[in-house]
Amino acid sequence: MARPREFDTTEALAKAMGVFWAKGYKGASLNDLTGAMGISKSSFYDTFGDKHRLYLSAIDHYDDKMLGWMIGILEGDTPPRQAIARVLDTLIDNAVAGSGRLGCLLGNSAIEVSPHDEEVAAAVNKALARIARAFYLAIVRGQQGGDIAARHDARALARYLLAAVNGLLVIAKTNPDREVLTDIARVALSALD
Amino acid sequence: MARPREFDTTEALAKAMGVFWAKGYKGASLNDLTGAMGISKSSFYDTFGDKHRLYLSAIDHYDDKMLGWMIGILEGDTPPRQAIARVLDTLIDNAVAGSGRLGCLLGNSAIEVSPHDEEVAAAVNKALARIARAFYLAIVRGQQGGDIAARHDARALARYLLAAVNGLLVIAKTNPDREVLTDIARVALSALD
DNA sequence: TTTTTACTGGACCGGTAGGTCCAAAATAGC
DNA sequence: GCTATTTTGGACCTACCGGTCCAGTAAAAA
Repeated sequence: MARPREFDTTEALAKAMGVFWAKGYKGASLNDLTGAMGISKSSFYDTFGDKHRLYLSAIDHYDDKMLGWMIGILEGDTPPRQAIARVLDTLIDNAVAGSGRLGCLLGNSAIEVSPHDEEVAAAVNKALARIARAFYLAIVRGQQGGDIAARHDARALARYLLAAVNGLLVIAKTNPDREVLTDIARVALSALD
Repeated sequence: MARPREFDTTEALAKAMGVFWAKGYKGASLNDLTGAMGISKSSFYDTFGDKHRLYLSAIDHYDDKMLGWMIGILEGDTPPRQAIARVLDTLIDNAVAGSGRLGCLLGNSAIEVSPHDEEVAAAVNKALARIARAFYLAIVRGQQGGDIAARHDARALARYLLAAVNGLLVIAKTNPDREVLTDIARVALSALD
């Protein structure tokens, strides 16, 4: 019937997500976005609505695709305590590998956009809650197995880990020093003992 | 000899700092800034250089004036462990009191600006280092007094607290829920036991 | 091959961004 | 009161922002 779309929507969204991740919401111009996505403005507006909707879509995409590795580790066969440690190690590796200083799109959005934008705040909270839940489940398993101390409530511990991860990434953004970050991670993990 | 300046430089800088704090670097327009400062564009450029320099000055001003309460508590007579707890409590109070959702200018800058701007990163790091040092000194005192456990190196503990504070504020920005934040603070403090 | 459909590139829009500049105003010294 | 000096408000500049629109075109169905 009609001419088929010449680009892959999901792929374009992934590119857009990358731009927002690296440059922030305000810092990502329409030119940056369409350039990276490889599409024209009209295709962009037809397909994705506008910049704000694209941002919400990008957060959802991040939730769908980028948190997988993290949740995968937490739900995997590794003992929960080690799994959590490995999550932190991986984050540190990424932060230190110059490529990065990206941090986490959710943390970036929480700081840059959430306070002025309820829709974004809701999307960010939803995704963060998914991480917190993965932490929670891992902690419960760890506490049942004796791997993780039971002196703290599992839910509080999960909330804490979520904050600790974000704190680690804030520091990494302005001072990506491996020694500093491993200090932080080591002490943060001691809350599980 | 000449006409005296009609506004107080420090006061104007404080106003500008407030705008950056609330809106971020990109989010604060020249109109926002000069409006809040109560001066015209020409006075602005004559006195403060340009937007970027003003931002650096605002960070320094934050360092000078806004970190005082925190360092005051940490250096005061309160036992270190309690002093640190009180710092976290105060941050939670501010975050929950609707007025805010401002977070910390340093954390905001670290995420929004530091990765693309070495000068800002340096200014942020300097100010963060001052906080870390205050934590460090309090921890050393606490460990000497038996108030804080010695199982962690004081420097690592200080770095960790700095990250914990920033993590707390990230969560507060997108989800200013007292229960969540107190959970985080309680567990975070347990690293001192 | 023709028709139909809808995707595409790019011109274009008003608004606002950060930044410059100048004429007018205001004050300290004489 | 006069002059010299500096600040002041606001007009003005160019560039780019997010967003709209349309003429041209590519491809599936007939």
